[in-house]
Amino acid sequence: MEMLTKLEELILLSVWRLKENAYGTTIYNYIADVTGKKLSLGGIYFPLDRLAKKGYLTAYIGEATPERKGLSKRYYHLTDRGIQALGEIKRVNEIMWADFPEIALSI
Amino acid sequence: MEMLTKLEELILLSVWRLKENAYGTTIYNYIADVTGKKLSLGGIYFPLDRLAKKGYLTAYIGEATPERKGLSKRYYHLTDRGIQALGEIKRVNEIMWADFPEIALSI
DNA sequence: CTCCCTTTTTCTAATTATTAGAAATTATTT
DNA sequence: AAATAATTTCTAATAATTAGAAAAAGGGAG
Repeated sequence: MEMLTKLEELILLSVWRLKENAYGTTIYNYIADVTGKKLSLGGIYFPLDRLAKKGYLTAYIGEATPERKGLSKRYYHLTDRGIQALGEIKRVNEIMWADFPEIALSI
Repeated sequence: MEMLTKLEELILLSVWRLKENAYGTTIYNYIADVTGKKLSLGGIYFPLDRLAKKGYLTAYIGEATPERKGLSKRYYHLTDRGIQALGEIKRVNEIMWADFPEIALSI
């Protein structure tokens, strides 16, 4: 499997964590909150589609809920391949980060 | 601090792990070994310079050793900023990956 | 009913990053 | 001197991200 970009990795992980509530805006917010980095909301959709095309995610259009506004949400869900890709990344991370110390926060 | 690319992250981590022996080729080999992904050796140098320009790494030209061939090695070393950046990434990873299960390897 | 507001996705142009691979550099060996 | 090996450097092609504007659709206010 080819190497995923950092954003793709973060998106996959967000979809996993958000479970049944993973769509563009919630994924964007989750990543922005956890990383504290500014990214562009629009820019989340391109890698999201790419991940779906590559078979890591499936997309389905959300049903109407009473208070809905805007375009229909596109919800995402991890495929087995997506879960497996995350598992591989996790294994690489465990090797790469082994023994890396906790760093004191600079005040 | 802006978000580092996946390659930049892997390079920084490799420099940390390789200690006094971190230069283009060893960094490339380490990343290739751990990730098992094919990347291009030449393609390691551009992000390496970029990380140095951004202040995460310092470079110094290696001294001649008895059996040297080729261009002088450029060794890299993490700056405090580089170590701090890795610490930040580690903290984000710990949040993002919390509770993610071990996946059985597909045979 | 019409207009505005909000939430959401889509699109586009500009910029930045990666890849592949060939070229250059230098020391050693033949 | 030529060949070889270990390195870095360079270049062109491709891919990815960013910034931000535009479009879609439903709800609510008047």
